[in-house]
Amino acid sequence: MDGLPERDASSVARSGKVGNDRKMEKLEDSIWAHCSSSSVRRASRQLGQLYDDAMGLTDLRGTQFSLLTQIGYLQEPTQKELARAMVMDLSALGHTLKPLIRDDLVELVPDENDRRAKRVRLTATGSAKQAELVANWREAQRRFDAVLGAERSAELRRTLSFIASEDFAKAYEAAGKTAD
Amino acid sequence: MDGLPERDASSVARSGKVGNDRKMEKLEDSIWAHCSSSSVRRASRQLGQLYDDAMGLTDLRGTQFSLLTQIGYLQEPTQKELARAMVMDLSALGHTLKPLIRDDLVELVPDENDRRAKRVRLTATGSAKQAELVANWREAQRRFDAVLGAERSAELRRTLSFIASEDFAKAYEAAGKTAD
DNA sequence: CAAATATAGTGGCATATACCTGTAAATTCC
DNA sequence: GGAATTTACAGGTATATGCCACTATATTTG
Repeated sequence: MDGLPERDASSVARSGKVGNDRKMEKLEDSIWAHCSSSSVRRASRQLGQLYDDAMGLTDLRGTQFSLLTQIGYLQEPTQKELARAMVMDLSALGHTLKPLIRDDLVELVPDENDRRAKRVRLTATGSAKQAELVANWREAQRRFDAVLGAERSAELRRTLSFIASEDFAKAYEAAGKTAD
Repeated sequence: MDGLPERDASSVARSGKVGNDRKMEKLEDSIWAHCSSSSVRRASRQLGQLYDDAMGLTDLRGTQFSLLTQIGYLQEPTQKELARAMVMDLSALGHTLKPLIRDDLVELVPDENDRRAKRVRLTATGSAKQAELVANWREAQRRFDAVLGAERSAELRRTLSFIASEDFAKAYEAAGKTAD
């Protein structure tokens, strides 16, 4: 589950160990050059750091800002709905909401029709904080588009959106059954 | 830092709250449809779950498998080199290696020339475990390519590879200075 | 050569994430 | 209508990740 990041070439050459294991090198070329999951994860780590830095976040993480935004957009979603939108495990979402609730940015309110469910709402403080950071995000995103280019950026988003969709998950699961 | 995942449309429609805040909806359309960082993160969460499931991992996480693979490929990298290849914070890497070291899949050995540095090595157990899971990964990746298509899959990897690169990070930082 | 600066790693702290278990509530089935 | 099944959430556990502070070591500077 690993590719051949270009930056590794210098490390390999520097360590002078290339000749030691030709078999491993060959496997890497044919197998690991193609692992999409770890590719996406590496990009995610990179962007997470760059965006946080560019947005100048001090008391919030980029992921928390993303959560606040989605909550505002979905207009008091249930935790289940929110987790689904964030492509997150429900339990993980619950944990992740804790500091936001603690800091009075978010509050949970009972659903009117289903006693099992709780709805997630931005507090006034939460709304203000979210609005405050919009310009920061704009700047971070501007840089991304500047480097990657508008067209490539849009194409990437389309592909990622599809990957994050339930349709993709369904098709992926189905692809497993077909090969059985 | 959030886009408009297609799956949200049904939630919005169902909640019957679309009309309540036209201003927010408009902002979302023009701003949040474009956030690349959270797009990548959502895809990462999705693939993380799908790959782990498809690989049938029980005692290892996909991320750990990825680490083992990279260690094997880099041939006793220093922790610093490994962190760089994984696009991870060095401290985070140290933490993440802990369970692998604890379970005798990985060991740290002093560098011969620099007393500050430690090299990361696969143990025999670690190598065996890594080799054991190659077929599982192959299956997981096959499904991905089947759903997304080989061409689109390759294009995505190229883009993600660039994003995860140091060149991208440099250009991103430079884009911030230009606008100042 | 010694001081200043940079680097590699360690541990702490806090958020991020997912699987698991259990409970209460809602829905489905007979 | 009652039993069986499914659903939403809470809490626990463990890995994942990044910033921070600090120490030891290496490199650079004057």
